[in-house]
Amino acid sequence: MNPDALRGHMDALLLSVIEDEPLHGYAIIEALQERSGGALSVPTGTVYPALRRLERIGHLTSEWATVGGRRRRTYRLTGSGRKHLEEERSAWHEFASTIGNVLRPGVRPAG
Amino acid sequence: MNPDALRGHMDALLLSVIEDEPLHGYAIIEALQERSGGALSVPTGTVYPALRRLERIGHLTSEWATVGGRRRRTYRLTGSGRKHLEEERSAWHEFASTIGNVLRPGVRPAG
DNA sequence: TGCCTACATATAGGGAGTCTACATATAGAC
DNA sequence: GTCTATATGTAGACTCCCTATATGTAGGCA
Repeated sequence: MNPDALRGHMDALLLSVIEDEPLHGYAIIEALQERSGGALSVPTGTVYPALRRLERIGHLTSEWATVGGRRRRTYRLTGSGRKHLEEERSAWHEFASTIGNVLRPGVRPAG
Repeated sequence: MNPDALRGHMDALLLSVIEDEPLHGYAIIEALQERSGGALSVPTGTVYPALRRLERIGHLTSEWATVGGRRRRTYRLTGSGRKHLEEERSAWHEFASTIGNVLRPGVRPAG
């Protein structure tokens, strides 16, 4: 997967995997990989800063926990994050449909 | 349309609109707008440098023409550009399907 | 004891490409 | 004479994803 392609869609991806259950960064990376059938390998250098950015702008909150001797920062959606996710989802559908249409080869209507 | 979302998909868009008929930059911008039903307003500062880049790496060739007193640089696909377009198209389908799956809310299989 | 892998978080710096803003120029309408 | 559409182009900013690196714990294995 070309890394550049992800640009601008990372928020939606991140928000989406923690929609139903709060997760910590490492688990988010694994969830992304699992849900994409292995297609998405998002590096830690992408995910951690992105989560902090999302928290900074109010879409997430986080809290520390220690599990099995390891420190975890668990993120969960705020109301604003939930709203943002819905917006991102509909933006995605519009985007995908738009690009898909332009990319589709063949005859153009009244072209 | 969030500008960042286009990142990494611009090549495919550009290549796609000139697949069947060579066009100059300005016409490419109009074609993009038309084919997207008005959703894509790609600025000249994006398109011209991108076309030059695509030419530099061998996916396009260009030639100058003067029509109605105005100079146009018309771009057409090379063999490599045609091949690249096909690769980009299949990359797009994979990408769209992957993101769509991760973004889809609801029950997960064996989650 | 030491090494390796998995788990877990984080930051600095790089880089690629899109965007804003601006510069330039012709043609035609009003 | 001014405005809009046509037409191309560059400089510099900006975003943000990536690579590389740093730190530390836990557990398996030799």
